[in-house]
Amino acid sequence: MMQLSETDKKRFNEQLKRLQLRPTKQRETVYALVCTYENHLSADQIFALSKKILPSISLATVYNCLESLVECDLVREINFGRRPTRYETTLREHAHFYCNDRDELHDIELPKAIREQIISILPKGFNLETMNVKFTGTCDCHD
Amino acid sequence: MMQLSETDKKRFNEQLKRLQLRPTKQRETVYALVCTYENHLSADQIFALSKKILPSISLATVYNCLESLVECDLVREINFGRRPTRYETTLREHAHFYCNDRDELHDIELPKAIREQIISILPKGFNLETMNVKFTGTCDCHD
DNA sequence: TATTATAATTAGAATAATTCTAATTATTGA
DNA sequence: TCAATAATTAGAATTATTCTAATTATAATA
Repeated sequence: MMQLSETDKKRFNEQLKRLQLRPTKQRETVYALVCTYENHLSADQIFALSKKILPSISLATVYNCLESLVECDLVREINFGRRPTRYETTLREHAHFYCNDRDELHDIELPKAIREQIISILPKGFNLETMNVKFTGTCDCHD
Repeated sequence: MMQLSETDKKRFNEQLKRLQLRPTKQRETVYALVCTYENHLSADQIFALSKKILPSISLATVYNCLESLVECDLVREINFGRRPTRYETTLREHAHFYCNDRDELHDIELPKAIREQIISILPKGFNLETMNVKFTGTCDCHD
């Protein structure tokens, strides 16, 4: 069984309860995988990993779990072009760099001041829900 | 027949020639539609509109044309989540706001200074190709 | 201008990620 | 413990896009 840290587990229970969603073992496992693998897993990858822990889990359930985790703000979706959606915890705010060569996502720190500057360009009448900064290119990382 | 302005037509011919792509009437029509309709058309919408001009055009051709127009840097793809890809000319640089309520894209002016600040957050080893600022939310526009 | 080589278009089939459906199982509150 | 409700499951369906193979158009050359 995947292990959530104490604080993550607390967050998990609280956020689900807030929307009256049930803390099932499937949701907990999916959330634990998203927290554990920092490299932005796709639904497919989460499905493969979760089957090792809950052999009877289905892909639809993985999608359902991710949907409810997104709904209660534990998890965030990241899309680049039409590549499969990737998932990450909502704990840290940052920009993303997508490496075309290696089909990999990298977190890029986004200073709060710059973030606020960006948001300030929105004219009146636009009610912000999310803001994203995305880069694409190639990178020299070989981790 | 859709009409491209003199300058757009020039750009069209030059950019295609640069990559040794042929200036077919399908490509010209698709490009003219992307230039004319400033509201970020999808491939489907472009297909519907182009059929009025070239009744025998196929959806595959629209996709092919868009692909070559993107390749030669006349057209840019815009994706929000997993909604169908939208297309715009590469003439103007700006951020995008996606209105959840109305499934519509709005251009948001992005001052050059802020753009440069954003790009400056990229650490060494990341070779930039594209940078995008995307907002989602709702808006009061009723145009 | 006629010919040839190459590139583009076309219709329809295929693909891939995701969502839907309906039946079964688990969870919660009384 | 029981009933009500929510979540899970397998598999079918959907949707945007890409692929395939045949046909047609374009451009370079004789």
